[in-house]
Amino acid sequence: MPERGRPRTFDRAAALRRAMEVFWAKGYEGASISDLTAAMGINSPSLYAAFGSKEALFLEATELYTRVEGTEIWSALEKAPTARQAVERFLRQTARAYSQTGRPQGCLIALGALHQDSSRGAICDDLRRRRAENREALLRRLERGVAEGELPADFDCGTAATFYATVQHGMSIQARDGASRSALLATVAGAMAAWIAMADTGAA
Amino acid sequence: MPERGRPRTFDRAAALRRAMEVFWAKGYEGASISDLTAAMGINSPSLYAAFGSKEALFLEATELYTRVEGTEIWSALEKAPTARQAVERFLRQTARAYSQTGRPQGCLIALGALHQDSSRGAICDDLRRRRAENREALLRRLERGVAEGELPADFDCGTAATFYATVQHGMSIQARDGASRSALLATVAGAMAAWIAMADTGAA
DNA sequence: TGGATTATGTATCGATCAATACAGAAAGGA
DNA sequence: TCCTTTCTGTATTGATCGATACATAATCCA
Repeated sequence: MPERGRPRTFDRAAALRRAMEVFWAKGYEGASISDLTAAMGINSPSLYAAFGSKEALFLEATELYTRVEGTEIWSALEKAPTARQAVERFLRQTARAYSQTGRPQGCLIALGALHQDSSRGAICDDLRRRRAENREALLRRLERGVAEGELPADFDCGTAATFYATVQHGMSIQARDGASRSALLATVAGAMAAWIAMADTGAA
Repeated sequence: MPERGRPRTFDRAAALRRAMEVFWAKGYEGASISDLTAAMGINSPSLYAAFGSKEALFLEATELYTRVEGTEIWSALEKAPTARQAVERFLRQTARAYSQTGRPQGCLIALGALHQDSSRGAICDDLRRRRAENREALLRRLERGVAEGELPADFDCGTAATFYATVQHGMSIQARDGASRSALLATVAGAMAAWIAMADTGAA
């Protein structure tokens, strides 16, 4: 089925990537249609024809972010041989990703829309769901560590998953404040210091 | 010097408190003048006459927040007899404050304006400065712990201060996601598990 | 070559944004 | 009582918000 009508003159995927960067830097509310169209190199009717609405564009942008940026961070979780290494590599990848030069600092999922009442509810709900999924991924990896005997049976996977997910969220704000990579790695060191104590006693 | 002219018919301090709550719930960008005047029970000319501008109102609101809500959290730092208890109480107070019913969840200083480019720069700078001051307060308390012999001389106070400040920031996002008090306390437990390891080895 | 379909650029929509002009009201000082 | 000063409420400012109407251009199918 070849496309009918006048063909699009811009690269939809490239435009979406630009939009993602704008949302990433400015948040959902802070990114105006003018900001977006300027970065995407198109006029607003083209934006609406291709993406539907600002809200739909944001949802596509977060999906792209999760697929591209998220994978770099979260793939470490599955690949590492032990739960401990998985968590440490996940946090170190976070430190690296959040302090890349030439990109917005911190995480689009964590910082994109934190104020429910003002943004459209669907945006906040989508980000909240993605954050919850991240905690779930941590939880599953920790439970695997228990199942494989790496961690004691009474290890509190839920507490640890909540803790490490929260540390990662804090690192987004830390990165937004201009923290260097070494400062982010200091946070990682602190968070990993908790590992031994939690693993020894079954969550402190 | 008695006041001249028609006296103000509303309580400036009470109106500021209402404005603080609106900014706290919606952030700087998300709080419109209409939102603010509705909550404050005044019309916009009264707002501008009393506070100057939205930006100036926000700065006064953050000052009030720091003085009232902040003191509840940070006073624990000075009062506790040991650095360890100081940090733990500080985090537990944070968990309590961030999950109070009937108030916005999380911290105004942490969540009020995270996107530099869109908000006015002065707002972000003010919040960033306050966040930096919080880390400084933690750092001073930890250094006191070293000076008093509670902590080893090679304890990395800077790393620990960064770590605990970052955990607190993460707890703001966690609270915004609807985390219960016990979930926040789980994060505190995780963070305090790091204490022993850091104190033993000189920061992991 | 025409008709159908889709994209593009200009120009603009009503709503809302932060911020004020203005006239009348309420106080003190003369 | 009159003048000055300050606050209040109504109404409105220009700018910008997200989203479209409309005419034209470019492609496919017949």
